[in-house]
Amino acid sequence: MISTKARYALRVMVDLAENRESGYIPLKDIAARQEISEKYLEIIIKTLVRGKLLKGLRGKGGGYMLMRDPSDYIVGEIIELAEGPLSPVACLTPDAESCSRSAHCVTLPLWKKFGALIHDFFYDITLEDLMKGNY
Amino acid sequence: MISTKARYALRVMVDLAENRESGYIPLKDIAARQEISEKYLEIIIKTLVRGKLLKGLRGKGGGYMLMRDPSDYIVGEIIELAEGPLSPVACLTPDAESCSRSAHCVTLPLWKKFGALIHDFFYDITLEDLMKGNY
DNA sequence: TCCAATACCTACTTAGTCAATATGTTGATA
DNA sequence: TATCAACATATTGACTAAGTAGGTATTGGA
Repeated sequence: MISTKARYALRVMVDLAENRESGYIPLKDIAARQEISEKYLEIIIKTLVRGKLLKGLRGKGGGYMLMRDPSDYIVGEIIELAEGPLSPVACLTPDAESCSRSAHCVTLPLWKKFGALIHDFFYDITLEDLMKGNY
Repeated sequence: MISTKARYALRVMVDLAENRESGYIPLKDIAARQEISEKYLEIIIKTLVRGKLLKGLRGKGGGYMLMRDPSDYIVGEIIELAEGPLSPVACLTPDAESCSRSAHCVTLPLWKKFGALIHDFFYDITLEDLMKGNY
């Protein structure tokens, strides 16, 4: 299940894309528009800044701004940055410990196909697509 | 993320399907073959019995048995019984409280499409398909 | 030069869930 | 009547999601 972190992150990115003509946007404004607690939003935005998706500027007149064109952000990349890998099961996370049953596990191929489906879905949509509903 | 409950449930169903010529299969046997704790497996199997996917027989010579042909079980049905609705986000669970933003939420259509994708994937595969890798 | 706006930082809380265990009770069979 | 096995209820420990609290550093403007 996609958590609030990823969902809010996506909404923040769309919000900044929509207001990208207005220069730096303070967190307070985003929080108000998106009806998200400022303090919680700080946590989410922090990871977006550290992941180089956003640029932050301190002080008066500061705020946040996209670093690229909306068409250059992949939705899957935003989600995974905000809440970790999109793996559908624990056995398929990047740091999963190897399972002795994997060689003959009847269900593993199912999870692999499902994982591929999820990945392909989110990695084929850009932030611009999301804004315009092109998907 | 699909939890152990659903993953184990699927493995149990496949196990019973593969051994369906042997009459009632004791939980202990399934647990041993699948390397799952007996006590934990009890919890999972209990929901499968209550959901009428399995039939349990008590006493000596007892155990569990499928109630239908493997081709009559839908994988999605098993997963949802074991661990709840397959909704990708909280806003789309059956008992979600209505959200005031839903009418103009930019991301909601994305989650809806994703939810449909997940549903279609798992509801198009039967237990028999899973056993034979037909998917 | 100081104030207010703003990002940035560390820690904490609270409720809930996941995975599993413990300890029984009921029912069937030989 | 002993044994096997399902069925039932309660509890645990670790972890995470979601959110809060309080403080520090940086910037622009009056």
